[in-house]
Order: sequence, then structure tokens, then C-alpha cells
Amino acid sequence: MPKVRRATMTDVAREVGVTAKTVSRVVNDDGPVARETRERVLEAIGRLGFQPNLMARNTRVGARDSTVGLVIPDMGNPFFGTVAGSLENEVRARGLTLIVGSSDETAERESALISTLLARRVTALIVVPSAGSDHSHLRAERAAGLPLVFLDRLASGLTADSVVSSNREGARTGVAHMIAHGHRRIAFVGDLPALHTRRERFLGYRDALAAAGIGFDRTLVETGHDHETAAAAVTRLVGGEDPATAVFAANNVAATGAILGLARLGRGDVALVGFDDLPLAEVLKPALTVVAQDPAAIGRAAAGLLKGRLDGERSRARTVVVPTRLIVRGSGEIPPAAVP
Amino acid sequence: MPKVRRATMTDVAREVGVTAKTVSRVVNDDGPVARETRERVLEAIGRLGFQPNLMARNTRVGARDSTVGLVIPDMGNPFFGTVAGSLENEVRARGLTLIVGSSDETAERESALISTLLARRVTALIVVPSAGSDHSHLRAERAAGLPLVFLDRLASGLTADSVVSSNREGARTGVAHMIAHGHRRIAFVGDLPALHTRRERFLGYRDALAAAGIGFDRTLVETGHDHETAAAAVTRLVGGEDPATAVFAANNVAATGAILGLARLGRGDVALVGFDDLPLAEVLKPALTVVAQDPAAIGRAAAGLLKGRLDGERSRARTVVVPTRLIVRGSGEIPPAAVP
DNA sequence: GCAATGGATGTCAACGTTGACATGTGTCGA
DNA sequence: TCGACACATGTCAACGTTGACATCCATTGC
Repeated sequence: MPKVRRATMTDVAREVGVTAKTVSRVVNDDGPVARETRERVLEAIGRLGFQPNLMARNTRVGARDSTVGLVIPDMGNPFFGTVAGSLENEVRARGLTLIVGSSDETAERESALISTLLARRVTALIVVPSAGSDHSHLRAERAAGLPLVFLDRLASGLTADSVVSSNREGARTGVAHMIAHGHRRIAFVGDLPALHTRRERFLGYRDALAAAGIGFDRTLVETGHDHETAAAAVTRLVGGEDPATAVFAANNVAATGAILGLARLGRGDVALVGFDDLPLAEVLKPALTVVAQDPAAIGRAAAGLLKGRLDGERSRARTVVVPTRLIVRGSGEIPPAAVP
Repeated sequence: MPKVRRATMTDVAREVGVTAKTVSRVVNDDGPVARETRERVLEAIGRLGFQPNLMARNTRVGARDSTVGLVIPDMGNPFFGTVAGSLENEVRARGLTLIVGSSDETAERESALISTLLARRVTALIVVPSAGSDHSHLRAERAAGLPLVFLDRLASGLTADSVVSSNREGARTGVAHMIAHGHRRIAFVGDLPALHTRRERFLGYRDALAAAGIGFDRTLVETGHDHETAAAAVTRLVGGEDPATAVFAANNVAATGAILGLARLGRGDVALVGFDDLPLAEVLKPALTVVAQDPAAIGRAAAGLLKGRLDGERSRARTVVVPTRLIVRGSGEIPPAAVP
């Protein structure tokens, strides 16, 4: 690994003929410095390409840092991307910088990433828990005063501030919508079963079935963590005997996969409701009916909780539930095919 | 801001009755430690929730750090998300951690973000340059040995390792494809004019026109940096007198906006080719013909360049061009409407 | 029996920065 | 004219960690 030798305050100071402390004063606008000295220091800083070493500063001044760490499961998923973007705006408005890492939906990487961020002494931490991860090791940090917010999914092994969508109620609404259009064989395609969101949405699915007096059929439940597995799952669900006449896709990936799967089969007769909106939802044939989340609102809510903690609030952990909204566009209103 | 007091090595050492140095040896697996001492230290570490302070370590040992910083313009854009994900895999395979920040496509934020990352002494830096940003200030860093790679767009004011798609040639191919299907009024909808990708793709567009002897019409060129402005641009382009019969959308956002705009107008008769593939491209009506980029290959190429520099390569800066591929699906083969 | 060996631990200083406090110099009001 | 005061800068130590080197003790070999 190449050694990167960078200019230090002492280098700058030597260049100008002052002390490091004076350079420090210039850099931090702290304490009086003669106009002429300041100018010479700034000139030398530019010439040497000096950049203050935050790491060294932070050992001296403690945790008063300015970055917020965010851990998401997947950079490629636009839902998390949008949430991250929203969060970034909020966080920056407070003068903080957001840095993001991906856990790739594994507990080990999540844990490693959190360690890295903590080792770098981030000011606050926001985590989208991965499948199967345990967060009890964060208890000490939280107790020590680290602002900590869980996003999209609740943490396990620890109670902390959280922001989630109204998963159960949203899923119930989406499924009930298809029941109201006459469906009784409604499939559920969701993300990994260990995920909080998947479980909650599954409960909502069952709520809707139960409310309509429809028996639960385990064979109508499938998992798809990427487009192709979701497409394959849907292919199985709408084929065979006693197939599903409708599909509830419990997140954007499953919905995209379901759309691909149904289109490839030419099954425009199958009803479909997705959880989470897609940019192209309105132009699909049929247009996609969804239970829309509000990623921007989720980001704002998380930032709100974080700000409270940063301002020293020590109240009990709160969970903010961001409402979802059914957007009717066509795919969810397709009636069941006439029984032969 | 709450003060977060964390356990230090000294705290752990006091607890066990040894010196900080011994704790350091245990933590870093460095030098001999008696089995029993090691166990007692580990126990105390667990009990106190100690985590080594990377910042302090780094002041001592210098730049030998383990994180790579990545600056992208927009977290919400799946293209950058996918590239980031690919890069993450590559980087992690080398035992490094990727941290990402968003510049929101502004030069100021990009610059601030780079400063933050440099101040945190990242091992290497990967940047997707924003519109109008200047990178000459990174010359000193690069000279000092900082591995630095530009992604998707070339830097301005500095020559450094770069990875880009074959933008010009890809765009030329896409536009030529529509010309081959009889179009002569082909509109161009691209991202911000200051962006390298937009400029290159625009050159490819003009190459194709010139090769076919079609005069350039400035009124057929529009800008759309988000879905709605792109949709509005397309609406203008295909309306009025002497309208465009075909549209080349120079990135995924413009393509999505174009699809939305055309669909809302009910203009299924307008040909469309997008730059960058979309997950739902195949199921659109008509299915979307695209010039596909390979985000995973882009990530891998960048990681490859980075690894070379990390291993101490001091050769001249290289630019890797990742090929694009025309995927014919239907929307690009629509013939021009019969002239009235 | 004693030096050489090596394991287990300690001591000290240094990384780059900044808080606390000290020093020196010039200005101003009484 | 002199003390008070503000300004400009310096000195020193400390943040938490680790590299270099020292020390102590128990084996080991001859």
C-alpha cells in the first residue's frame, strides 16, 4: 500500500514561521489572528495542499464529530436509495454529512460495517437491520448516548427509536382490495421470511384473508429476493391446478419480478398489487395498483428522531409509523377469471 | 450534542490490571500474550463494550486505513446504486470497506464531501464528478499517492484513472438504429449539459445524424434531469409542427421520463431508444429498446484500477472504456408515422 | 551453574491537533 | 504616566493508540 504523506499543521506553520497553534486558529476561525498572518497561513495551506486531519482532531476534542452513518441492505434498491437521499438532505441541513455503507442483507457484514462506523466515531447511527441480525451489542453504545435510529425494520434484541411504514395495515388494505374485486385465491410473494417488513406484511395479508373468511393456503406463499426468483415464484403460483388468480407482491423487488413473470406468461388476467410504488407503474399494461410507501417521509421522520437525540433528548425510545396509501391504477382491479 | 463517553484501552487495562499496551496486543493479535491474560482482557472488553478508536489508531500508524470513499451524484438513481453495489463487492473482497456519500450533483457538495472523506483519511477515493466540478485540488493528493479513480464521467482539471462507458459510440449506435428504421426527425433528451456523459452521448447523436446526412436541428435537443422535466420535454418535442418522430433518451432518468410523457400523450407511434437499461424494459408496450451499460463491469473495472494503485503501481493514468450493447425490443423499431 | 533464549509484560514517546493558560505588545482612558 | 485591556501569538499537555525498546522471569543447553 502506498504511503500517503500529507502536509500537517506543523508543516504549514514552519513554512509561515509561526506555531501549529496559530495555523489551527486560522483553520478553525478560533481566536484572534492578525490579518496578515492569516493571509500568509492561507497561502501556505493552499500551496502545500494542507487538509486538516479529522482523525487527529477528533482524538483531541472527543466525539464532537460531524458525520452520521447509515447502514442499508442494498445500494441497488431504489427504495433504500431514495430513503438515503431524503435522509441526506435532512442531515445536511443540520451541517452533518451522511456516509452510507451496504450490509448486503447479511448479519455479518452489517455487524462489520457498524463496527467500522463506530470505530470511526460517527456522531449518530441509522441502521436498516438485515435478516437475522442482532443488535443487542448496540445497547452499550445507546446507553453511552449514541443517537441511534432503526429504519424500515425494527431491531431485534434492543428497543430503540425506529421508523417503519404501516406495513401490516398497508398490506391488509392491498389484499382486501383484491378480495373486494372477487378474488379468493390470492398469492403472497415477499422478501426473505426473516425480515421484519416481510413478516408484518404477511400478517396484514392474513388479516385480510381472515376478515373475509378465506382460509389460509400455505402453498400460495412464496419468497423472491430478486427479480428473477420472484418471477419464477409467480410462474409457479399462477400455474398448476387451483392456481392463484391474484398476487400480492410485498415489496418493490417482488413486484417487479411479478410483473416480469406475468408478462412473460402472457397472463394479463391475473390481478396484482405491489407494496411500494414504481416510477413506471402508471404506464404498465395494466397500470400497477400499489400500496405506496413514502420514502421521503421515512427519511424525514428518521432525521427528526435523530435530531431530538442529538439535542440531548433522553426520553424513551419511540417508533414512528409512516402511513401508506393505496393507489388504484388497474392491475389490482382485474376480476378473477371465470371458473371453467 | 450528547457526549458519548466510550471505554478506552486504558479503561480495559485498569480493569484487568495490565497496561494499555497489553490490551493493544490482544486487540491486534500482535506480540505474545499469556492465554490467561488474553482471556481476562477479552472478558473486560466485552463487559465494558470497548471498541478500538480507529481515529486514534490512525494518527499513530498513519494512512494504513481500510476504507474506500465513493462520491456519487444521487443515491436514488439505480444506476449509481448498482455501480456502488458492484464496487462494494469488489472492494470488500480485498478486505476494505466502502463508504458512500452523495454530492446531489452539485460541485459544492461534491467538494465538501471529498474534503470530509479526505479528512477522515480514506485509503482511496472514487468519484463520479458532478456537473461543473473541478478536481484540480485533488492533484496534490494524487501526487502524494492517494489512489484515485473517476467513474462514469471524466474529471476536469486533472488526468487520473477513469472508467467510462462507451458513451459516444453507444449513443451513435442507438440513434443510427432509429435512422435505419426511417427516422429523420430524432430528438435528443439528456441530462444536464455540463455533464461529461451528456456531452459524449450528444456527440454520438450528432455523429449518427452526420453519417446519415441529416441536418442538426437545435430545437430537437432538450434537457431533463428528473422524470417530470424529461416527460415535459418530450411532450414539447413530439408536439407542434414538424415534430420529432423518434426520441433518443440519453440516460435512465430521461428514458423513464420519456416513457411517461409519451404514454400520457398516447403517442405509441413515436420511436424511443434509451441509454441504460431498465428492469421493466421488456414488459413495456412497446418494449424498450436500449443501449445497455454494464454497471457491474464498470464497478469491477474501477476496483481493478484501484487495486493496481493500492499495490503501488505508479504508471500513467489509464482510462478504461466499458462497452455498451444495443438491446432491440420494439420501441426503437417503430417506423415514422406516414407524412400527411 | 550460568549464559543464552524467548515469552510476557512494561515504559516511553510520538502521531496531528487543540484546550487551557501564559506571554508579549500596543492602545487608551484617567 | 501607568494600569487596564484587547489583541496576537506561543507553550505545554493531552486525546487514545501503537512502534521501539527495555525489563523481568523461567527454561534450556552445555
